[in-house]
Amino acid sequence: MLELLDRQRCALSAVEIEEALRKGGERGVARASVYRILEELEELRLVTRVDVGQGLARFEAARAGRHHHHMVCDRCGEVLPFEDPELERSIQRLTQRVPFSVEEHEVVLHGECADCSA
Amino acid sequence: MLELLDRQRCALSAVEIEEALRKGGERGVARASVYRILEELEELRLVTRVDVGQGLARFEAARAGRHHHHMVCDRCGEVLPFEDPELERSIQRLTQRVPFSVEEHEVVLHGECADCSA
DNA sequence: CTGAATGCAAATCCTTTGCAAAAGT
DNA sequence: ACTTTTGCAAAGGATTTGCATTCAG
Repeated sequence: MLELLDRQRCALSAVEIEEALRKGGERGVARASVYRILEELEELRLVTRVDVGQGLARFEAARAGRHHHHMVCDRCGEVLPFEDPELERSIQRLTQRVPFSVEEHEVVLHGECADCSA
Repeated sequence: MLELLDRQRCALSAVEIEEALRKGGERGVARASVYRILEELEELRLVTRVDVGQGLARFEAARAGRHHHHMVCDRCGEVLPFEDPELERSIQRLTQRVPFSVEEHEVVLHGECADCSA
């Protein structure tokens, strides 16, 4: 499963993971197991859960350095990753100014992808 | 309902809205109606839906100028708003650089609130 | 009287859980 | 044989939908 997630360009939902495993591997995996394994991997900090507001959770491998955020097309549902150092710096400064111990942050852009707005 | 949301310091969930209406007003409102009305208000751009990753949607009045984001305490579930002009500028610049027509953006900080991390 | 708004209950969708069967050691 | 992992089905929680009823004009 880690291999699968590592190969992805962007976060997958539980269902997408299940389907990918069913196709790829010789042996399928039940939905419940997918969730159970994801839960463990999350605790081990090997997988990150991202919620871009589609009413379902998505998961991606927690790659050490690289850190990205997501753009969601509210028309077709596509989710695309992007990076932005300046944004990261702003957030970094922000987290020190705030009265919380911030452990994670997530930025989601909503709008229309190139295809849909064409 | 708009009045109710306008009075809030931060986004409410559908259930919270239902409860507030049941208490405050003389006449309660069914859950289904809450969702139906919220949907309309959202289309009219009077209400904004925010998803901070708790598995439920939250809603807030779309106040013209003021625009804020959210900090979620993953321990107690509290959601608090914050503003940051620098962050907004970064996002503004970012949205022009990206191959999408961005209509909304949302920043969520996850961590522990002052009470919980104490 | 007619069309829109509302409540209620049933249906959906995602996720979690209980438990017995299957695998691993 | 004993522990752990898995699948399946049922349970849960949020949201949506169908439909009969109530409201308003």
